[in-house]
Amino acid sequence: MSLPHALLGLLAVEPASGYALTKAFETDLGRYAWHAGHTSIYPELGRLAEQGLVEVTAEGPRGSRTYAVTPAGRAELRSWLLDEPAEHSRRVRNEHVLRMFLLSALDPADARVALGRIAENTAAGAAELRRVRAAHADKPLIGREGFGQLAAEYGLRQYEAARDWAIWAMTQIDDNTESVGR
Amino acid sequence: MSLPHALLGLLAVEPASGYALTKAFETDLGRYAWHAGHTSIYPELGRLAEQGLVEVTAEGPRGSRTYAVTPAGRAELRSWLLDEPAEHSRRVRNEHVLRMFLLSALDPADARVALGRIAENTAAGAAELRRVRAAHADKPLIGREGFGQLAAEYGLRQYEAARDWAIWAMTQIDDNTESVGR
DNA sequence: GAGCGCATGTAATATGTTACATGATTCA
DNA sequence: TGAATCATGTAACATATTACATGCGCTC
Repeated sequence: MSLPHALLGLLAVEPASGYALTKAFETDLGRYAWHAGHTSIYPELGRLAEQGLVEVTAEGPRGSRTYAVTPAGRAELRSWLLDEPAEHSRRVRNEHVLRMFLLSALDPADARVALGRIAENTAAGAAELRRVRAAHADKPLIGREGFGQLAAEYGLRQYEAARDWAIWAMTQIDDNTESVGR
Repeated sequence: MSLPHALLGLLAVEPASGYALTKAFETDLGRYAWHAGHTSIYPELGRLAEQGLVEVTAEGPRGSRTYAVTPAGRAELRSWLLDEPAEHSRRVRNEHVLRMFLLSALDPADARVALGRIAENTAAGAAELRRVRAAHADKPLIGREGFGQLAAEYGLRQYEAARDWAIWAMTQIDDNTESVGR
């Protein structure tokens, strides 16, 4: 369960309301790393506050509450990021990768079509992240301003690798079916 | 919810019991693409059978049931793999990527340590997949024998890209803190 | 015949998702 | 003043995890 750490991380960069955090999960963070809706976020903030990892530092209009990390919360975040990932973190759930695994269940012609689509989609994703990177090119990499920049570069490289792979896989299938056909 | 498709994909390659499917999720598939335990798998097989997407083709010792995909199941799998991914499939949950996002919440020295660890781990992962690839080098890429080979190559490339990124990110942080320090 | 692994299941709990609901504030 | 967005919440449902439970079959 990484939602509490995601919240601590966001709040460590800048205090925010549950609503603002919800918005953050709708952009890059939720798209590439971790998704959550407001119905998960609000109760989790309550639990973090109970544990003393965050606290309400301000109350604004419309009943909004601004949360900030406490020193204990910052320590928890730090040790989570610096400790070795636990065994259970290996329990991945990634629909895109699953599709790549299951490609072997298709016949070669269908697999080729699916790979072509993957190549298109990953190329489009890479292009989008190149725009994100360009828009933040002048900001520092660490801290408030740079939040997510390292991750954007990471995503870009992953997309590029995925696209290269898809093209490679298509040629592999072509070579394979050709030699079988002979 | 991709579990039904994961099961259809595995059964499309080869009929199997729930127990055997559970084992499959404990190896590469569960490690890189999608994880599930037997308490999810058995009920899901029941639902798929109700829907006519799989059927029991044999019953063996100890009450074991061998499931196989029906033509309807194969059609469902095919269209899932060939259709555009749905909007909700973007709802990723990947703890590793989350860590990379949250790196910006650390101070530069800590971020460097975390990146060094990521570089180590991804290098180890790449090495492991190179062994997997070598062990299957002589098998075809599509169908029963090749199951997961394309995915293994994909994983290898992702690991390599992640490692390159981590090393790049460390140099970026070094350059950055150096220039600030001046 | 003892122990291990096969093979399936139930039940309790935790977590996540969807739909529904409410009211405040801002801005045009 | 009407619409959009802010801001939080509840409830029902679906899904996933953990712990518990049972019995068969194979091998030594």
